[in-house]
Amino acid sequence: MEKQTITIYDVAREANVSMATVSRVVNGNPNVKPATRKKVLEVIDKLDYRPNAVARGLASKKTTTVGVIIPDVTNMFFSSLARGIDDVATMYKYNIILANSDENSQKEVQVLNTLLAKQVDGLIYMGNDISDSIRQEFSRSKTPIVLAGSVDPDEQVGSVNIDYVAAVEAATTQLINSGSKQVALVTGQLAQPINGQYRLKGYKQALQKAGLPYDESLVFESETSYHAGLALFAQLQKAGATAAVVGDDEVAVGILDGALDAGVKVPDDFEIITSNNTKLTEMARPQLTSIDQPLYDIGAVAMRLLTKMMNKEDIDAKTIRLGFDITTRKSTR
Amino acid sequence: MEKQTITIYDVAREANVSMATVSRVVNGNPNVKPATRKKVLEVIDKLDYRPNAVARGLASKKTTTVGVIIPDVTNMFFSSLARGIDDVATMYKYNIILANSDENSQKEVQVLNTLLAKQVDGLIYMGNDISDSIRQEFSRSKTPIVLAGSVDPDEQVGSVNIDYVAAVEAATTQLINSGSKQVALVTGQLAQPINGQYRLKGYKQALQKAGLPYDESLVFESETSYHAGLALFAQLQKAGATAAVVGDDEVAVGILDGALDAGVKVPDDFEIITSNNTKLTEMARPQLTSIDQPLYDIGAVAMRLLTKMMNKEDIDAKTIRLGFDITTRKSTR
DNA sequence: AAAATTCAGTAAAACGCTTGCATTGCTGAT
DNA sequence: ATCAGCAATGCAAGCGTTTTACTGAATTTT
Repeated sequence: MEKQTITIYDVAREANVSMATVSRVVNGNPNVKPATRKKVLEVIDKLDYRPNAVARGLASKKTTTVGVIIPDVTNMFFSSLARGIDDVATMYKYNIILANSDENSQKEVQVLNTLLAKQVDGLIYMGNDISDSIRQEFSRSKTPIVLAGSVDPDEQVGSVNIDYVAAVEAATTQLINSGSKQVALVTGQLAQPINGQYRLKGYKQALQKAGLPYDESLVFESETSYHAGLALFAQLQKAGATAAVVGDDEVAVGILDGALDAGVKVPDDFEIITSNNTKLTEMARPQLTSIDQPLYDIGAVAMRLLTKMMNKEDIDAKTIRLGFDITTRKSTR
Repeated sequence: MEKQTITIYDVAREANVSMATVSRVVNGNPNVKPATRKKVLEVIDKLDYRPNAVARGLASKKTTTVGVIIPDVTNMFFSSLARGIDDVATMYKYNIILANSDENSQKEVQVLNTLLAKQVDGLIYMGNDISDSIRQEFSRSKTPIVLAGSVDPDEQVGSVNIDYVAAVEAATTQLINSGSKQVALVTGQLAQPINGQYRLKGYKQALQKAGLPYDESLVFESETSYHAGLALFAQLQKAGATAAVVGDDEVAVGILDGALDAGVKVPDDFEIITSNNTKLTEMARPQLTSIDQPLYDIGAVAMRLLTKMMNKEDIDAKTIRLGFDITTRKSTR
């Protein structure tokens, strides 16, 4: 009752050829006579032979596996990206090792290392922040890496994202134009480039172009959760905000529900534009107006870029910026 | 400018020991003199040596990797399970290869095979249905498999779930007791055991115990999507339903919004109990009453069970049934 | 018809590690 | 001293592929 795996060697013997020949037909190498190929394929089928990918990986130094570091699969924003990644990966015959990091830089480094130990051919990193420790690991490794839905100010690695500055500026402007003069910005930690350097910048630009003063008390750092948003509405109200540009859909739904629970009418008395256009925006009532990042595409394009890098093809640009829209629904006037 | 990976051999030479000894310290084998261990560790550190997991896998026939087949990461129900799986996997030093199947049995078989080719030590399968083709592959393979959040009527493989019959019965009963006499059941394809054999059974039992007749026109097969739910409400209304037990949260939110959009008051004129208690239930307004399956735990326990199987420990029971609750919110009276 | 070229296939060396078995020192008991 | 017993190490045989030479035969060129 042994494992009794059949190896390439068994196939070779049974087909009266050498293992090299079997290897060739398995790998589609053309240097095999059709008759031989046919015979080998028959034997493979008969023996139900399945090449051992681990041995293959050792010999060829390719695992056809890529590592994916994700803050939390449970967050729609990231899972949408992940879905795009996986689909393209599958298309190119790669598999994905998925690891949750909780945006904890220690976990990230740790996970990154086990991924590299597993000899992944490439890596996709998601997360709002690129801590110094992880950045250091990045530059130390020769494995191709691309960021999905995140920004690398240093452009050390590949990345796919949208123009966050422009997006937030557009959203803010739309709110200002509809008559809301007290527009708040709700985002993640300002220390993270995507929030502090990009979103905040877009927000300020919009204010400036509208000739409005920048008021720090209208900028809110929030955790990425529904409950955080729910609790935040009171503060928003206290600060006199009449509208908000929100960085995360869950938080936005929280704010919306907070408003509703407080008897504030949306969009009549309070307007909201959120940022990720996940399914949540449609599920909420009223439905949420949102910056429309092509989440699935960001993931897909990131993976596609990675395949090119793994293939050592020439890359036009390490950083790919996808377009965005604003999908107007019912949380704005 | 070669890859120039440092191998166990380099470490051995540098530390003046054999590779076997290095291997021992790397693997925490106690048969090493502390002094030697220390020296080896120093060299490892100095050379920045990182064991090649692929080679390790080939030699030891263990990859410390498990395959996870998931219908769609983007669905909260499954991503919640996945999160539980990943967390305990990490805890036990396993990594996860995640593959989306879209519940397409052809894709499932295909994915299963590449996973096995990659020599995963175990497999977790999620999905409502276990097609014959996949079941066949299951029984053919010696790799431990466990189902998470799904039911295997044949108990061929391990599985972790809740008692769906009892859960739906309880939900239906609660609805009946609150005065709703026309309770509908909205679920996935009845051809799938979890829906047809379990949920429907629970539904019928509740009716029967309440002395109500079973009316086929109150049972709805629905796709698993928000939009399907949204569209379904009209039919529900036409069929005269005054309440519904729904099998999926997205669908439930759809029905809820459908009702709201049609000006029907929930819960006054229509009650809803959904099944998965994902975050969505809290985000909806009114918040949804739900069967409370411990999603994260189901995933976690499934993975734990799998570790035991991979470890060839004795298992008390292949099938683990977790408890459930009904969390009452605002979509019921 | 000899030489050059292509084609199919073979043999065997990696790939980087684990592990069973053998070996070497020691230690304490005889 | 001698030796059993044990701890600490080394040796080398795999693990299942890919891949690099290399060989002989068949085909083409000159």
